Amino acid sequence: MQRVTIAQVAERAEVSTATVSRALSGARPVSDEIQRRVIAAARELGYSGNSIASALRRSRTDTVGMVVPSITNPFFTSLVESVEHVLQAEGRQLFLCDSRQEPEVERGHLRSLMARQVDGIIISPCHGSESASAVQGAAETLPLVQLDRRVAGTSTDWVGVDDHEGMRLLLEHLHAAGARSAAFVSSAMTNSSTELRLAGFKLQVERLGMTTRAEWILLGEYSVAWGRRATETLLDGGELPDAIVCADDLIAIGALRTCRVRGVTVPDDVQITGYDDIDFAELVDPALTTISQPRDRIAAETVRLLATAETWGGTAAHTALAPALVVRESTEPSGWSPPYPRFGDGEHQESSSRS
Amino acid sequence: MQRVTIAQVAERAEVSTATVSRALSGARPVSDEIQRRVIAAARELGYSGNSIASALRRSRTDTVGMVVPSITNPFFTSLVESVEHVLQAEGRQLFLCDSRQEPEVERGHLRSLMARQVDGIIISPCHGSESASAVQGAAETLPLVQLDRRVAGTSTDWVGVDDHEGMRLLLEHLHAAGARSAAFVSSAMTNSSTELRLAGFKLQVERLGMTTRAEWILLGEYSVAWGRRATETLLDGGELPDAIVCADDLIAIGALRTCRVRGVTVPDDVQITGYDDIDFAELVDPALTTISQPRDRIAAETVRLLATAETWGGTAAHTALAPALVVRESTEPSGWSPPYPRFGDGEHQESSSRS
DNA sequence: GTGAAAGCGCTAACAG
DNA sequence: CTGTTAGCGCTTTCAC
Repeated sequence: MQRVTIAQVAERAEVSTATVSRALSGARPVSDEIQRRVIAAARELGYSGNSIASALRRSRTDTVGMVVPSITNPFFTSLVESVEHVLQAEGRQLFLCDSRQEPEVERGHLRSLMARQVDGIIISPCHGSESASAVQGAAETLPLVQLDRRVAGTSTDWVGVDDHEGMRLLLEHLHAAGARSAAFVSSAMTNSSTELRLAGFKLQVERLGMTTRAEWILLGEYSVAWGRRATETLLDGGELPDAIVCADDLIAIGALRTCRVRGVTVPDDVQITGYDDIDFAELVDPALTTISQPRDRIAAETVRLLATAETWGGTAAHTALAPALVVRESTEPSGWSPPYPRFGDGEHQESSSRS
Repeated sequence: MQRVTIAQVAERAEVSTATVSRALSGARPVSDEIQRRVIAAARELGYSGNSIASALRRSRTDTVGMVVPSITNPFFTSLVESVEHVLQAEGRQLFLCDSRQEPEVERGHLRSLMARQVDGIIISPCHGSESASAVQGAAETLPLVQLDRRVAGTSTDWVGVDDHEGMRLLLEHLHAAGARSAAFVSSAMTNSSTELRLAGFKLQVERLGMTTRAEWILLGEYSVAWGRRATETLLDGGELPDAIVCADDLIAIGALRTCRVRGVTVPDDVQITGYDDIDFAELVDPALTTISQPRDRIAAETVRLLATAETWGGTAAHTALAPALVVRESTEPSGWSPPYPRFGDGEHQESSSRS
């Protein structure tokens, strides 16, 4: 098994270990002749390197750790995919961890990533407050950027989407499509996305002169199952709102499902919107109107920020990218036609400050 | 930012570094008094360990690498989730890599995992033949088990589902539901799942006296988009089969979508089946009849095999678990009633041999 | 039960 | 350009 070391290659090529290291890593120029001998010796012996030893010596792993709340949530997997793609282009690897929505598990992952000497950490914290100390602690030791969600009151970098803007797009669209009352189904208020989306919802409802009710604000979790249950509650509750605004696509898909089972027609009886624009959003029936996040852009920005933090450190940046409205079949009741053009372009850099 | 080492802890606790190591890892007993001092010193200094150094010394990382063809395929993410769960119970970590269906990327990941000295590798190879050499090479150096898919002609451990049995369940069900002809939509024949499922399909079609045609066997990729396109081809091709058997749920969901767009009723005009039973299978309309794979069981078996390989080495085992039929709305045309009970229990250990 | 010392495999000085 | 030397931070004999 895994035996052959640089020393054996050196012996076979009749050079020093240092030369082998240089020839193989290309850190410094080596004569053609020796280069050839080393390469040959390495392949003959099946040398494959030991990045553990290399990492110890260089105190660099070329690896970044990423922690997401749930690996089965399509939104996060596509984010992971984008991040990994960007990283791969720079020859770095991603160490992926799933916190399964549990702050304790998340804390463990963070600890382990630090012990593994990753060069930086990208995290979407699972909890708005309980994740705070671990995230803050990690950020004090190495470059860390929060993605999508963020914990309250930390001074680390963050990249995500402008949730207020997202809610504005959604509610203006619904309002224009005739909705005058709306319910909001989300996860329990344990993270920033949830809080910002709810705040945005309330603000826009008020601004547009729409109505909502306390019983129409349902907080559970980001899952299809919760979307189903919440919608059942809504349907059982008597009067139905004109629209059900869901805090993510999974919830919205559950809502759609319940409506179909109960014989409620979408969008004619009730309009439904999602958030994230996961792949399945356009595959359900009716296809889901939702907010699209610029995932590749978010990923690129995140990695860039990580690199910045490596050299600069200390100065935190919050980057909010503009979301886009994607109109499909779950809104705009039949007979309706758009009164004015769509929104959803541009971008704004939120701030760049140190606390 | 500067990492605190065991030496600093030792100094502060006024003991040797060896003692600190022992106290912290619990490798050997240490007096209560010293134990306390070390723990205190460690936490006061914010010591967090360096598993790189530890790994180098112990030549053990307590990490296993996992390579999947696509992290956005829900089937694989749920498999990953199961595996990670099992591993976590033993205090080991998972290093996840996405080969993006590219043998070259896969090869790179394998190399990198070996260089990282992972204790073992779990892989679902992306290609039936092109993945072979890299997989074989890795397997010669460290414990490796293939999951779900496997490359042709290797002698490594494998855990998956009995695809022949899966096809038998599916086709007997369709036959009993009145289907006498069937099409098969799958990915291009570049991996074992595909091959086995296609072989199983043909065998059962023949055994049950059903018909198929060369133009009804459509090979593309495991994706919703391909399912859509293939089904369009089918619909444009004149006579329609009684059933469309899809090699995975994504393809089936695409097929469903095309049928709806084209006004073809499922299951009355054509029955459709999937494979894998991903979460979304029951959320589409009509809900998908499919084959369920015992994911937790597969994961547990895989990890067990990995541990076995660590100590034994050399003897390969192929473990095929029994799949189960899940009947939903996309089969059994209206007015139909089940003539006999369902199948899908039990399990069989395929073999245990060395090549 | 504890300490001293010898490396794990590699790379970064520092000569030559 | 190439070799020699000195560790990276930790675990583990081997003594006491």
